[in-house]
Amino acid sequence: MGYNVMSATCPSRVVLHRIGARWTVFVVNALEDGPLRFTALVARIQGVTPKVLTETLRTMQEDGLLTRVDYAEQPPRVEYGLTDLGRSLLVPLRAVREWAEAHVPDILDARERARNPVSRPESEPTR
Amino acid sequence: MGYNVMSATCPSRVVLHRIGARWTVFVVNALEDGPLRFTALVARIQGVTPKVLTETLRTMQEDGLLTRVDYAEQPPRVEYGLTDLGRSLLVPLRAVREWAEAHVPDILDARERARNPVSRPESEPTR
DNA sequence: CTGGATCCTCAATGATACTG
DNA sequence: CAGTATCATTGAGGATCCAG
Repeated sequence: MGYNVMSATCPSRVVLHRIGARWTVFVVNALEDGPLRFTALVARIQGVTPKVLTETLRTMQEDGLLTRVDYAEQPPRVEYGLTDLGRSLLVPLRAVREWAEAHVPDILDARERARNPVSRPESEPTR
Repeated sequence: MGYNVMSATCPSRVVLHRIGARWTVFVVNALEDGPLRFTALVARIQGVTPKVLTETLRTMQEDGLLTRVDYAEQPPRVEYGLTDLGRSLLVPLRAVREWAEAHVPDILDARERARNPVSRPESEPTR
C-alpha cells in the first residue's frame, strides 16, 4: 500500500521501468511453459541478440523473476525459468502480449489514417 | 489470429514495442478518469519532461490510442483523452501498474539478496 | 501564460565477431 | 553451448528558446 507509480521518487517507478525494459515481456512469455536454455530462448525470441538477452536475464534474475541453473556439464547447460514472482508477473504480461497480437489491425489502420488524411468527411475543427 | 510477437517480422512486435515505450503505460493510466490537459499530464506523471511527453503523445495519437482536441482558445487549451482502443489497452496496462505497485517489496528484497549473498543456509548448488 | 520545438548529451540498444 | 568484446545506432533526458 502507498506505492504510486506516478510519483517520480516512488520505488514502484523503478519496478515499472524494469518491467517495461524492452525484452522483459518477451522473456516472461517465452518461459510460460517451463524453463529453457539460453540458446532456446534466443531461438524462440526472434530478433534478440545474445548480448541483450544476457543483460535482460541478469537483471531479471537480480530482481527475483528468474532462476538460473547451471548444470556445470560439458557441453555447458544452463536453464532459465520463472520464479513464483516471475509467474505472477506472467499474468499481466501475457495479457499485454495478447492485446498486442489482437489489436495489430487497429493500430495499423490508425497509423495509415494518420499518414493519409484520407477523405475526412469534413467539418472537424483541425483534427 | 496468426500474429505472434515472438516472430521478429510480425507487426505485433512493433505494436508491443510501442506499448513498452517507457511512458506509454503512464499516459494510459493517467488518463483513465478522463481527458487531461498537457500541463495536467506533466504534473500528474511526475518526472516526465515536456519534450518526451510530447513525443509520446504524438506517437500514441498516430497509433489511434489518444484523441487530441485543440480548443483554439486564448489562452491555449488542448485536451488529451483515450480512444476506445486506448481504453481497451488500459485494462492490461492498469494490471501491470498494479503489479508493479504491489510487488515493490518482493523486488527490493530480491535485489538486496542478490547484492548481499547473505548467510545462504548452505548446500544449494550454485544457483 | 500554455503548449510546444530545438540543440545537445549520454545511457540503453543493437550488429557483428570472437572466446572459455 | 553459453556467453563476451567491440563498435555503431537509437532513444531518453536536460536545458533552452519560441509562438499564439
